[in-house]
Amino acid sequence: MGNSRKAVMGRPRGFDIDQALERAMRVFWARGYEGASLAELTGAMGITKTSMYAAFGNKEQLFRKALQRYGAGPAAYATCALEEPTARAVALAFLRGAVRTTTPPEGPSGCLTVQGALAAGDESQAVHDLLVDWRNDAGVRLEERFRRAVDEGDLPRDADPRRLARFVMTMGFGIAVQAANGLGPAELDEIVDTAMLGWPA
Amino acid sequence: MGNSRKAVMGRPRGFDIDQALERAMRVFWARGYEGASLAELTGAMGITKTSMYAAFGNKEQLFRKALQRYGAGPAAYATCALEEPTARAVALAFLRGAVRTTTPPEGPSGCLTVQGALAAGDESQAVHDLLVDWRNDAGVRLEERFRRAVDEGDLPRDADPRRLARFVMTMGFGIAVQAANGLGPAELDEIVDTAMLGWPA
DNA sequence: TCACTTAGGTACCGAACGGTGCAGAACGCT
DNA sequence: AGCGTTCTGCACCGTTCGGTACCTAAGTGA
Repeated sequence: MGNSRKAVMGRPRGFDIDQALERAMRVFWARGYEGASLAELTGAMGITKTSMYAAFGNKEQLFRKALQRYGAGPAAYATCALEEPTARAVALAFLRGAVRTTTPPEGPSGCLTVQGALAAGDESQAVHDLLVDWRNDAGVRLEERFRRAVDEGDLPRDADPRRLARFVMTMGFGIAVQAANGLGPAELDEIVDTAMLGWPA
Repeated sequence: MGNSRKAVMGRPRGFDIDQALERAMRVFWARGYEGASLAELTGAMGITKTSMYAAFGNKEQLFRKALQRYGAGPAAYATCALEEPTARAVALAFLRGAVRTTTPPEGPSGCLTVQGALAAGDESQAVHDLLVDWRNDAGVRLEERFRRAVDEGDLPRDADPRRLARFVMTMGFGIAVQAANGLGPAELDEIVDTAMLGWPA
């Protein structure tokens, strides 16, 4: 023991683990957690089930990794938007980002965190709960940003940060469903404009 | 032939078909189409698989009947709202109805038509498409109602009925997701109030 | 009573599900 | 070369999936 050698031992992995995860993410995105079978996942990843289990553990952990990648990639807009200078700009950037991500020129429509496991059987309860937390966290971060905006005088003093955050999140979820329904980015951007009409001065 | 006798022949059905359908609807509502297994469905319906197949055909047709019942029952608000006198009242009634239906005091949270099959495997493509049509139809009916409102001078002449209808539908979908996320009717009603702030005079 | 019709229960079907055991293949190290 | 280690491919595990064959139960009509 005590040997901290990091040299790679044994047979090297025969596939690009990052690319495989990216492809798995897209399958989960399109099919949801339960709708994505191991056969389809590994087929898209270009590896066998054995390799997948060796590299990721099991289906649920593969999903968790894919969700992590989704948050850092396609859904990064949710975090980036928080850096906008005003609350209005934050909300607008958040919703425009949601539109862009849910209607990619190629790839699945909608939002992984919404269609992943809105409703599911017993066995995927853990994944369902994970996604509930994920969505709620996004709302909390938005709420904190709006609270700061009130403190900074950027939002009127009587504005309710939690309420505004929930409103924006609701629009975001609705956009995800509309995107899955077939609406394109232009139509969704119009909806965003309509939603912003009532934004506090 | 020609015998139009309606007398019931053979062994009478041993269960209330209406009640069984109601219970199946609730299981689909909570679990989604794929997440609801025949075992859970028939268990909740209080009948065996054989009886279910004899009475409803198969799982997909059971879902179609359940969806029909959902539209006539819990989701009747979507049609009733159209009868309100003004466009604003229609939108408000629609969204309040969505809040009430997606947060029942007992029974599953969320909306059957949203969590039914947002994302799914190949085999339930037909159900997925059915729900896409269902949701789009609701939007079209709302759009027609708002178009009438413009004609009647109830909405400003430069208002875009389609855009408004899509906005309201988006809010409705978002509310369904928020309800599934655990938000209660009071919080959702606040969100509705916020959404209505930008409604055209 | 007896044929006819329909519903219910059991036991089963083939397929697909997520997940593994195992033998060999491919590497670094000595 | 030989060893330890890790990855891969095949075959297979038990379970659950939606769906059905078949026999019996329970009614009507004659």
